[in-house]
Amino acid sequence: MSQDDAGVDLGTSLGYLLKETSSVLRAAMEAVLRPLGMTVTHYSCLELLAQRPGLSNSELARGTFVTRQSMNVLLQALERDGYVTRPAEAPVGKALPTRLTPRGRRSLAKASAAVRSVEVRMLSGLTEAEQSAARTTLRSMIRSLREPEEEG
Amino acid sequence: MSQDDAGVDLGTSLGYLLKETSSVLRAAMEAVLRPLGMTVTHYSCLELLAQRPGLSNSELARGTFVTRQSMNVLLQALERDGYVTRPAEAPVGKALPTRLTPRGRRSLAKASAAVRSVEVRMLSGLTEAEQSAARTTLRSMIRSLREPEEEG
DNA sequence: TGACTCATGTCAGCATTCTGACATAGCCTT
DNA sequence: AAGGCTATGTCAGAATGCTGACATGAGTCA
Repeated sequence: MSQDDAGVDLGTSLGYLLKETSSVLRAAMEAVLRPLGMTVTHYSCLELLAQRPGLSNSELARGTFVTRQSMNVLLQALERDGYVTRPAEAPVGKALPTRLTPRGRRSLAKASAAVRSVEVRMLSGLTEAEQSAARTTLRSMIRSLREPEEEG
Repeated sequence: MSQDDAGVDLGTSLGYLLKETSSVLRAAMEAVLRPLGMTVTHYSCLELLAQRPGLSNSELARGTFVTRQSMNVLLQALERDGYVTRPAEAPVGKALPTRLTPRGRRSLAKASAAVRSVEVRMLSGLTEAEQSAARTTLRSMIRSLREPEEEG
């Protein structure tokens, strides 16, 4: 009675469904990472560094969707515990390239396998075509949300 | 070199893409709700109450993906500011049915229109069929993640 | 009837993240 | 060469959400 007026029907809203999926996925990841003593942001940071070594604090923050201040706190802890290393001085500019240590790599290996199992479970009922379509759809949503009015 | 070993390729991972989409959507919602003096959880609570009046604290918490403790804090603020009302005593059990006040309804109307515009923008590049397929896919993911092993 | 289990509301303390602010390094324009 | 602009790293304080804990009410089962 109000969906066409001003309300947002939560039962069919893709935004709501997106939030729900993200919430359930996060809970599932936390469940498998907890036994390894790792949080989701913790893991995301290591995974990002494995694939793109030398990322700076700010770049890691953008890649894990937190502020650079939060990432800074995390990186200091990871460095203190020997999972990553950063040079004392920046080779260029102010950005400090971060790299995994052997210990960080070992820790990531276990976490990555656990997270992969969660993703496999999440996709278990979907065909390759459906997964590919989902990727295209999500990328379209991101693109539309990032552009205020026009689209190029 | 490691995607098939233990790594999760963030460039194609649906989980990562899901998190990114959710993050961008949340930022867009915050941007339009901030001028109205409302947070996303604040809005979600009111929207939920508009569609399903009489929800309890715990039910609202589940519907907005926060703990019942967090929702309790929010509800106390909303009640104090006159957006919702709760009976002093529970009609049955301990659950207190919450309802929007006229003021809450007015406040929601503006917020709902703003959020709807964000969702419209998000879906602007998608056909109805693509949106429907996305809903089906997301629901499948949620279902798979919630069931430990079997699926019925 | 009484014990057990479960869900709820609520309080207190803790953890994590964010906002605000500042100094510095590189780039671009003049 | 100098000024302005942007990005970065970092510190401090505030806000938000979560975990732990407790008491209460309802349903279940012996």
